[in-house]
Amino acid sequence: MTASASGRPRASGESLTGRGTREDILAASAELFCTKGFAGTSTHAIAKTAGIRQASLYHYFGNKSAILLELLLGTVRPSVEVASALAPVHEKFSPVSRLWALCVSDAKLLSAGSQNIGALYLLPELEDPAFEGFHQLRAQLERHYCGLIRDAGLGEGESGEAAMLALALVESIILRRRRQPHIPAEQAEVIATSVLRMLGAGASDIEHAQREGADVLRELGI
Amino acid sequence: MTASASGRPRASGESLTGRGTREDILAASAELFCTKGFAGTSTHAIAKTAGIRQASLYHYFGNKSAILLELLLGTVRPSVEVASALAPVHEKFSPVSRLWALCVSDAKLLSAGSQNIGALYLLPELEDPAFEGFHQLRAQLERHYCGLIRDAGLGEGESGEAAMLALALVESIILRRRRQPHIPAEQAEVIATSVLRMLGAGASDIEHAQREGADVLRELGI
DNA sequence: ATTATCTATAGATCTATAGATAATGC
DNA sequence: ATTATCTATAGATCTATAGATAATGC
Repeated sequence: MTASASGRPRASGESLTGRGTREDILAASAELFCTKGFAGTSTHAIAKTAGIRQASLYHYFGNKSAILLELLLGTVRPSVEVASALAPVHEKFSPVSRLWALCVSDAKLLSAGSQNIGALYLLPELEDPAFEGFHQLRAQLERHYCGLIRDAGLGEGESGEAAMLALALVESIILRRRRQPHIPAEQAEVIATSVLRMLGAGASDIEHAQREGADVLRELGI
Repeated sequence: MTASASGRPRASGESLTGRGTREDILAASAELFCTKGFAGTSTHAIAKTAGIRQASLYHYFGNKSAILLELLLGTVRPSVEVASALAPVHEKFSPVSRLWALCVSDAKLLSAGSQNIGALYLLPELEDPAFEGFHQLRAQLERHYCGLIRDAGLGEGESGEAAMLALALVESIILRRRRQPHIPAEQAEVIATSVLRMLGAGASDIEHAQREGADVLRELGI
């Protein structure tokens, strides 16, 4: 199921992730794309890091872009899933609390993992139509932020505007991690609280959101 | 002084910027680095956009990195200069007002120009030691933010932390401009105000900073 | 003579394909 | 027979240098 048994053995070593060659390729690409960029990473470099020969990549991916697309989708998808999961619990928790919880969750996703995977969002190559699928998922996430901000009655002007600024604060983790690879865990809560303050929430609303938001996260198992 | 008179003429056309070949190269590189990235832009592509042949680049720059470095320095320098200019006026204006003015100024610098030049800050290649000079200037800018936040008595925790979040909000313009090339001018003030709110400034302080900050900007000729 | 440009090119890539090979599975 | 890997390579780059050339300046 995982590392398949059949086929010619590798010239050097075994699967590095222990979860098969496909995962080795994705892990190697994530590391390299985040640090050297897309155009700056050759298929040869990916293969070397993954422990295979350059041409073997093409057994798993049609081209280099397909690897990046899969990484991108795998990175936003968890965010969108959490955002979607927040809808059904609206009976129990206020919109502000759910917004706070979403920010914490996203900030944690960006802080977690040995790679600064969010750095993929910053690549200039993302303008390419090949990554349209990513932009659609990402737009969905933005709509979730927008809806929560509206329901919470926050964000003075247009709520799409406010959503962009909220996401910008959450994603500030990405650039920060470039200089400071390990972000302390509590930073997620600091940022989520900053988002509410930026959106104009009052002190008591914020305190309430922090307490109730912790319950929301517990409910979602985060 | 500008477009020098002597030397073999170009095979095709005249200087596009009308400010000499060196500026043509910088303008072409800015456009291409911002949209296709550094590694994704060939010296051939730069030359073609600048209206010269590939090898002619090397008459003005030792290598590709030297072009990017010059663009980077030219982009942060104006920010640092404004930040420095804010110090001498401290007698007349409060720190909050000056902070607000600095945010407006930086947001406007990032919104202005036909190229989204701030996108250069996001390139993964900036980790390279060749761009150390840029990081130093950028650190100087951050210290200015930090100092103003401290003097204003804002930002609950450590002020370096708060400065990073403030800059993140200001620079959110960059990613936003990728999707929406023209940012309305009043957005700069919206963001500057969001920064103060995020840092915990009270409603009356914010109103005061907006009024006085406008004077600060006028004083600096922005 | 000096300068800014050009043409030509060496040498190093880089992507993707073709086809061989070394395993397992039936 | 099927599969995952390998080796080899075509064809297209890409960076940087060498040296020629077409202007102006003295």
